[in-house]
Parts: sequence; structure tokens; C-alpha cells
Amino acid sequence: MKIATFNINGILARHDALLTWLDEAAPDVVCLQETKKIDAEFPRDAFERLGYTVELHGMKSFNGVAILSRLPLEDVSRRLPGDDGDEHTRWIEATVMGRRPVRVTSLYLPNGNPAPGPKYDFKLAWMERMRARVSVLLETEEPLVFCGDYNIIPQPEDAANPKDWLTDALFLPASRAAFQRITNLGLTDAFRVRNRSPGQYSYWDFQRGAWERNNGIRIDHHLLSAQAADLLIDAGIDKQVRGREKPSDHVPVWIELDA
DNA sequence: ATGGTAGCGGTGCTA
Repeated sequence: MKIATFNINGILARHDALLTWLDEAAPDVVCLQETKKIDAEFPRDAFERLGYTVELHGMKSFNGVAILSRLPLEDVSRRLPGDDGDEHTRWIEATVMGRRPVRVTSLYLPNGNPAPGPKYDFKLAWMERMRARVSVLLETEEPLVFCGDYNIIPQPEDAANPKDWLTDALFLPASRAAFQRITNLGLTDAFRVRNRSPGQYSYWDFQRGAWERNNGIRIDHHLLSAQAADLLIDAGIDKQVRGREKPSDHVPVWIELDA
């Protein structure tokens, strides 16, 4: 079971590029972020024609997550619990019915800039809500995959120029500590354990020639429960997508599970 | 210290 995550930064702008990449990468499951469309306006047709079931949790202009799967999906669940006043569309879960069922979440963790400030407070509170939700799901002892745009640079080696990010919400000590509190529940960073070579990133800013200089950061992650980590075969980043026409600022990151 | 680019939607916000 190949499970990819891809922050597409607008489903309309990325519709054709997404189809091109689906054709060559052939993932079983794709978790999307920043679709930026209400569910009724999501262009499902081309993806359904390729055999993908489309499950959405979107809103107008901002945020928006989705799960596309060519394996059956069960028990779809939207919203991150813990704050009834949170209207952001940043969380969708579904169980993928492979040879083994895998509970997959597509998540879009708040950016949090500028920090300090209310947006940063929201980010940290959201991460604590995520920790609580992960803790509940871990009690099932089923394979779990939490993938998406975490807006977290976990370690200095995950940035080409870590000094540039010292005061940024993606790299502040409190952000990294909150991420660590989640992983310390017993989750594995799939890409980290499969790829030890430095200089591998999932995001390059549109500005200042970040792509041309390979001034990137690794912020799109798959975190696996122990039962999922036991099934991990491989992980990778489809970096070539960033060099094409009208790219997203993120590229697809994928894992292969024996499931 | 500033401004640089992109998407959505039709202005300014978000990133």
C-alpha cells in the first residue's frame, strides 16, 4: 500500500499537475492539503475516472484536506476534536481497506506565524488537541498513519539554512517540543528512518529563488504507529515535481507499507 | 528592515 501526502496549494491550480503525478507515481492513497475549495466545488470527476474514491473536508479559499483512495475507505471522520469553535478544515481520517486495514489521517497543521501572537497560540493548542486524538487512536493498536503538512521542521538537518528559521513558528523550540510530545507517544517519522542522507526537503518557498538554490525545508511527514512502522518498506520524496510548470511550493512525499 | 511570489477571488488574507 503506497500512501502519499501532497500539499497542492489549490486544487484548481494544481488539477492537471496532480493528474500527471498520479499517473506516474500510482499511489493507492493520496492525502491532500490546502485544497482551498468547498466540497461541492472540488473537481472530483477526473480522479474518480482514475478509480479513486474522493473524501473531502474543505472550505472556501483556505485550508482544506482530502483523502483519495483506490482501495475502499471506511469510517470517514472529519474535524480534529477538542475545540467546537474551530472552523478550520485541517483534519480528515479514514480506514483504508488493504490486505490489512490502515487508519490514515490527512492533516494540515497551522502555520502559526507570526510568533508570538494569536496564530501561534492556535498552533500550539491545535498540536495539543492532535496529541490527545493520537493518544485515543493508539489505544486501538491498529496500524495508524498520520500524514500531511505539519508546518514543523523537526531538526536542524531538516532545513538547508536552519539559522533562517530560528524565530519562525515552524522551528521555534516550543513548536519542536510540541511535535516531540506527539512523537513521544510512540510514533515513527517514516522518512527519517528510511533516509539518512541530508539535504532532502519537501518545501521550497516561491520567493527568493529558494528552489534554484535548494533552500528547502522538510515539513511534510508521515508519522506511524508501531503497528504501521512494522509494515514500513520504503519512503521517498518526489522532488522532480517542484521543477515543473506551475508547481506547488510542496512536493509529494510517500511511503510503502506491506499492507 | 524590507520585499520578494503564489492562490483564491475579485480585496486582502494566508502562507
